[in-house]
Amino acid sequence: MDAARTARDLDAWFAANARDLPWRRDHDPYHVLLAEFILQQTRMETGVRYFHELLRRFPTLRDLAGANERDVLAAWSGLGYYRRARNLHATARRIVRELGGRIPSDVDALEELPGIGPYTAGAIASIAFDRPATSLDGNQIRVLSRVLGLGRPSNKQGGRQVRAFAERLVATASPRRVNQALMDLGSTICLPDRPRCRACPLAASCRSAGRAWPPRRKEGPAPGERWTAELWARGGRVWLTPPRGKGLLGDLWLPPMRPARASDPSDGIRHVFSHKRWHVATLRRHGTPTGKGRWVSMEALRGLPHSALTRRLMAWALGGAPAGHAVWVTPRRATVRRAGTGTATGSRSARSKTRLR
DNA sequence: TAGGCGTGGGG
DNA sequence: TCCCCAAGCCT
Repeated sequence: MDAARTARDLDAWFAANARDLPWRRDHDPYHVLLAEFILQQTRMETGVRYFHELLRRFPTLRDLAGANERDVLAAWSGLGYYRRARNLHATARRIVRELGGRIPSDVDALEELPGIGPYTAGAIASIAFDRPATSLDGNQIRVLSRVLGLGRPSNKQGGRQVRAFAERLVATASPRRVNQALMDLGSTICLPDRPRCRACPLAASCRSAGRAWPPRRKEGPAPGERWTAELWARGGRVWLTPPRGKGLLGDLWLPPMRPARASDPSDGIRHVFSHKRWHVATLRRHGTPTGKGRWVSMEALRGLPHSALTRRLMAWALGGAPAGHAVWVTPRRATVRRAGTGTATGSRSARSKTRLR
């Protein structure tokens, strides 16, 4: 495959089709770093909203480093994968304390920082500093695997070939433009299931042009768990308990939760994570709650680290189900699939992860 | 290395 | 409704 030609085609396409994204206007290293943390496993539309909000609250790297972790988590609330927020904060502190406040332009130095892996290091080095580093995310891996005619990127041979070709590309043309062009191409043209090959600038040389990959093997649903949320509401406020410190949503404020008992009500909400699904029965409580906690209004919630689940449960407690979210109602004796049962046909990790090695 | 770790949108 | 995600990282 001709890397020079591919890079040239990508460059020309990008010049006319690049998406207008905030951190692309100045390539400020802090803006790029912030965006890359946010965009790990996150949709662009959602990411852009949080990018503006986090930048508003923490205008500079030093502001972020000087903030309380709790305030960073509060600003991150609703975005998910909350460890990213702690890693972002820890990385900002390390850069300010140990590196004089200067974000490294070197991939190896970047990868030393918490929350920065091979992809993010390469993305920062190339986009912020135009250094010749690869940034192989799911999009790039898919695009290059197709260009090279390798099929679904699962085998090690394909991984090495993709990496080698990506390295030739960033050595040939502006790494900043090549990497972002590949990302944009992957998210707008070279789509996972229905590639729009007629609109693709690489179609003439692509070894998979016009051909779709075989359908993915399906998997069963994520294992379900039943929980019960105990909801005290008083004067527009709901009783929340502080972060437990570990496990799923462990960094966040939630209403008191416990494993469901058979006698609990069957109405509630369904909250789906990437690896499990919770059925949360909503139990309205009266009287005075015991244990650690606070009465929190929707307004005050913004200052506390919390999950989308917290918002949904509070909305339920304060006035019924929020619009747009289905309330599930099951028969008294309904059963929920437990982990390890059901119709799973493959490993969960094999479904959506495209990794190289 | 496989599994843990969120969320809201789209087919 | 249900399934699939979407610019990964860490252990």
